[in-house]
Amino acid sequence: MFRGRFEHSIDTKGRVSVPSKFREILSTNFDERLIITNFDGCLWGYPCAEWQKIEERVAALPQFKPEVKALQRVFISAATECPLDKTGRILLPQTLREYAGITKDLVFVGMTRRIEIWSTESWKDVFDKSQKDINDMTDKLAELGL
Amino acid sequence: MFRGRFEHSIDTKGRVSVPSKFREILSTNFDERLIITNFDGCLWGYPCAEWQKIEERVAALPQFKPEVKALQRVFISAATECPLDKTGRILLPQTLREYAGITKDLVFVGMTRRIEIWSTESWKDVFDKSQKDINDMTDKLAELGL
DNA sequence: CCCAAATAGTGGGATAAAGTGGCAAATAAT
DNA sequence: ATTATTTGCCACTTTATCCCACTATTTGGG
Repeated sequence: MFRGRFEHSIDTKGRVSVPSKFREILSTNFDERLIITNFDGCLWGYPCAEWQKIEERVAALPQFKPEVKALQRVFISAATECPLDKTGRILLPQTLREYAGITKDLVFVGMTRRIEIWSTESWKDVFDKSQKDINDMTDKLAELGL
Repeated sequence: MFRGRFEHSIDTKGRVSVPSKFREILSTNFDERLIITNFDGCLWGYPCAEWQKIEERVAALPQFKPEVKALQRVFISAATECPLDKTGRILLPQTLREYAGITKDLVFVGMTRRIEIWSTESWKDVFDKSQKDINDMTDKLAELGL
């Protein structure tokens, strides 16, 4: 599954290499496509097959509930299929780049069943904040059995 | 299980020998791979099989909970598979070295089911601090049954 | 107790792979 | 038909991986 953090940079056309470790996982377990969407100030990427499951689960929810509509408008609607080219790169659409504040340097973050893509600056902030959060939330984590 | 402390040093390429005592444990009980991640200003190393259990437990938690995301982003995402080469060395990825402030000298610390890797400087500080903490927290330790 | 052999840890060089930037062809738009 | 944008391809640079050599410490035997 997706592990590790990798700092890459996009070129002037908005293309970026997917880390080879991630590509390997895609080619052996899935196909050469990533679904990219936006959330939490960064981009979330899924193998195509995994994304379809999520999409279906959300589609099965009551369509008039505010929280369902909100999730669909933010999380589901942005999903973009990004095929890998021969050199292992994907093209990040401009809207997604803007959302995540990605101009040059970015970080690929392995999140087991999915990946996150952050601008390097945002990543630093989130990382520091998350680290503090974990130390503040040891009780909650203990409740989850950790 | 993992016991003892060992001072080693990394070379210019970021490679470091795993203490032979640790290697022995890996080869008899597990395989020749370590999963290295980051926490508390140092690196945490697990046998591959042990790590997978942790990873799966966290992956099974609700992915939109803030405390789960924080844990994933800091602790889970950094996990890197580091296979041992023929001479018993691992390559520490640059991101992890930077996190732990490791430039040359480091300490392998046996933590029974896992290992820790500290830069020698940080280790000194943490060791002293931990010694104080133990004395300040005797009540809490008693609560835990010690 | 000393010497030889084996093992552990460190360093360097050659080869391979990954990531990045730029060019050119192809497609789409005006 | 010309311009602009996208897509695929190639080449360069950096990083990782493999292989071999050297030193220091440990282990075992005489």
